[in-house]
Amino acid sequence: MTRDEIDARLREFESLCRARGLPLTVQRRAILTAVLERGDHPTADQVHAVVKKGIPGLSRTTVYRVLETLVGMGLIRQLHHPGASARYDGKIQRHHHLICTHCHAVIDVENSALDELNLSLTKKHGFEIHDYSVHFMGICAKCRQKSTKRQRD
Amino acid sequence: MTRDEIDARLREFESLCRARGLPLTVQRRAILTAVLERGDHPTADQVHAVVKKGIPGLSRTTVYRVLETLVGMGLIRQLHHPGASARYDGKIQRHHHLICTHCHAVIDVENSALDELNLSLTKKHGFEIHDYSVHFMGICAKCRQKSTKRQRD
DNA sequence: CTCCGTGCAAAAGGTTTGCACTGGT
DNA sequence: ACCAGTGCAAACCTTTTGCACGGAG
Repeated sequence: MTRDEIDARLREFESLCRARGLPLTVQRRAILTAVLERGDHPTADQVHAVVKKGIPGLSRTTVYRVLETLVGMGLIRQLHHPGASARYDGKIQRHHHLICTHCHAVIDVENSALDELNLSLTKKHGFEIHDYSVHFMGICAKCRQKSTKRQRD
Repeated sequence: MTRDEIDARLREFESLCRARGLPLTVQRRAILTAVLERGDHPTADQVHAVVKKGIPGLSRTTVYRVLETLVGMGLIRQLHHPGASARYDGKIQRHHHLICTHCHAVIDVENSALDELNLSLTKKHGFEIHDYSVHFMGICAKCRQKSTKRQRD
């Protein structure tokens, strides 16, 4: 994510705060910036570790609370898959994920062919669909190398 | 899932156990049966509650361990979405999920149009894809009714 | 000045682990 | 008989909550 995109998102965040009368704290701005700056999908704890460098007193609690707030504002997304703790994703436009079932890495996939699935087909359930994403489960390149070396049983 | 299908899966389970020299315990059979019998996606705790009726001494620990074993054998799947605990899915053929962001319900979607996504498009990542599924996020019918009544703010 | 946000500590789940015992093969 | 599975209790890790203080609007 470029500096400009991050700045744009920060401004969006500021106006959202003002619109809702929410205080614009250092912590909130730093935590949002941290998530946006990372191309990967950090856990709350990873965010905490990064932001703590700039704000030494920062507590884990605050990170959890701010991340929740940001998710509520629609500025970031929360992900969760088996065997790992929750992760946060600053990319909010439609995209998809490769999920390594070995190391739990999450890799973004952008593919316009996957972005136009026919949603009407699922309407019969009375479900109101806000968004969707495709999860690809498998083994990432790194783990593949390791396992061929080791000759997994 | 019909009785016959469940029986077939149980037999598959038995031969897998024999092939690997794993003991075929009452608990394992009961836990697998319980997951297969439910059309929904029970949590470990829900499985425990159900199976405990037949095996009063059953411990939660065993449920967790057996579910993990069954996932490892490829007989069931584990799911995990934000805000909820892990859930288990006896349906292993390709299918998709509607996930209610309000009540965390998970509803199966079977739709052949979604079952033939072009996987080659993601190969550039060096990722070995074993399977995929589409996650639709939104609000289920029940929660929609509730929120219109309540006029959510 | 008034609230909401923050930090700390403690609680609350959900899940995993160590150990002795039981049960399947 | 042997080895893996089970049950219990305690540990663990992530996430949430209660409360007093401090900073943003």
